[in-house]
Amino acid sequence: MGVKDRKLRERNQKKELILSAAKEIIEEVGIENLSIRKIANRIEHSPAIIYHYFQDKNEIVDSLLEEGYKRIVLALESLGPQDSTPEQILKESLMNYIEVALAMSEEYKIVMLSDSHVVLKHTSVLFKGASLERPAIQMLCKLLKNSYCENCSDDYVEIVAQIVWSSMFGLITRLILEGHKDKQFKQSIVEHHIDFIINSLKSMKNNGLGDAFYEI
Amino acid sequence: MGVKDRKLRERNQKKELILSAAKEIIEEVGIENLSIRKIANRIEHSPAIIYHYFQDKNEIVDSLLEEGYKRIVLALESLGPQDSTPEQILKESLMNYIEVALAMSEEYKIVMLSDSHVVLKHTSVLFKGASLERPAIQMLCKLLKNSYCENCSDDYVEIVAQIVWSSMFGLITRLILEGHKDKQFKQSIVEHHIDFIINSLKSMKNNGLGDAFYEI
DNA sequence: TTATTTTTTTGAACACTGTTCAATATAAAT
DNA sequence: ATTTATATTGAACAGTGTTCAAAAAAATAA
Repeated sequence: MGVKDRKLRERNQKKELILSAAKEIIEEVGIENLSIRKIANRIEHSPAIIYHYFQDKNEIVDSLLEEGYKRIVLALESLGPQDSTPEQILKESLMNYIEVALAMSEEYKIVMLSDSHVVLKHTSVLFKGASLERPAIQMLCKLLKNSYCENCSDDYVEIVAQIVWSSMFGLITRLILEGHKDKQFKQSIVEHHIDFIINSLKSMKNNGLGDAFYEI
Repeated sequence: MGVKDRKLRERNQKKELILSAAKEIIEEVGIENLSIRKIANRIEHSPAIIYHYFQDKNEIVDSLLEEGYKRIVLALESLGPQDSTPEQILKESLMNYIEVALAMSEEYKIVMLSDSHVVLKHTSVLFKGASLERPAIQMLCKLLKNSYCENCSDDYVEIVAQIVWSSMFGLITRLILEGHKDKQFKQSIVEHHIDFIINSLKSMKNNGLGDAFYEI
């Protein structure tokens, strides 16, 4: 029965067609102006057909946000080869994370500020075990273990990674929401922020914290 | 001509009536389901009349968000009398800030994540001079000057305040967006986050940083 | 008080929105 | 060729923000 396979393939192709049309429209007029009729118009079908492939508009948006999340993760993983100390690598990775996030600010904003359950399945980071499921947290944990958290328990490293990530998320979100354009200003504030974070990590290590007083 | 005064008063009263109707509707069905017709229905007028008092729906929403911002500021200023060291006062204030923000999470989310120009006139914090215009930053600067930033320049204290605030904003935003309910979990993560921040402040002071290398 | 002007209010319409559903066209299976 | 299953549509429903000419109400002038 190769027919069913083909049917399924065609169905998925049409779903992709709808999604890519939606993506184009979003790029042109923003996600707040995406509409079923605009999608239908672009793929030269009646609006009703879309409900044959998706349950509702939300499912389309959630699909695109999931795609967007994957693109963000991919972009964030694109870090050139580093041949310096683990501490420097950590700092450069943090800088890189913020830079990449700001370079795709619209997408980052929409995806990372979404409170859709579907999207949060990928974007939530404040839970025990996040270091196993979230690439960003996982990467951060690795970098921390190589630098300032060598003697910390895995549980504690995860907490520190979550703190560092949330802190950077706050900065990134403010920079995007407030619409800052001045590159020099951004550069300066980002550097200070990261220095502030690393400062804490450094003193943590020096004072031999890390394990001990961690209790959920 | 007391008539014109009365007219103006009545006009403002009707504006208030519209706004409070809108506020009620938002509390009942959420801001995403607020509509002009629902407002009109509640005040027992035709939808069109609303455009005699407001330019468009956006102006109404922005008005409410401005009100909301004022309520947030007010709530955040409600900090009981403290009779401990400046360091402890700072820490308790940070804890209090997060606690209050989480207690009014829906409002905090809507207001602080808004990218409306009107709202950002009140909520933006990442600009030079924020310590003079933003209550939260101002308060933070004062607390920092009394504790870990005694010998820092005003410019640098402002930067540190912005960093601390952004960092907490990130944590609060994640906690709200991810919809965490478990109070113990929240408590634990909040404490770790604040300890992380204070750790940096402490080492900053010990290492005699603060002035010198600040350059915009 | 009457007439005129100004302000307030409305009904109806326009151009959208998401969504549903019976009817139809197309393709597959018998 | 006929039945079954799938794909597609037109039309409608109920809602959205917004505009505008017309009507009602109130204030001012004669």
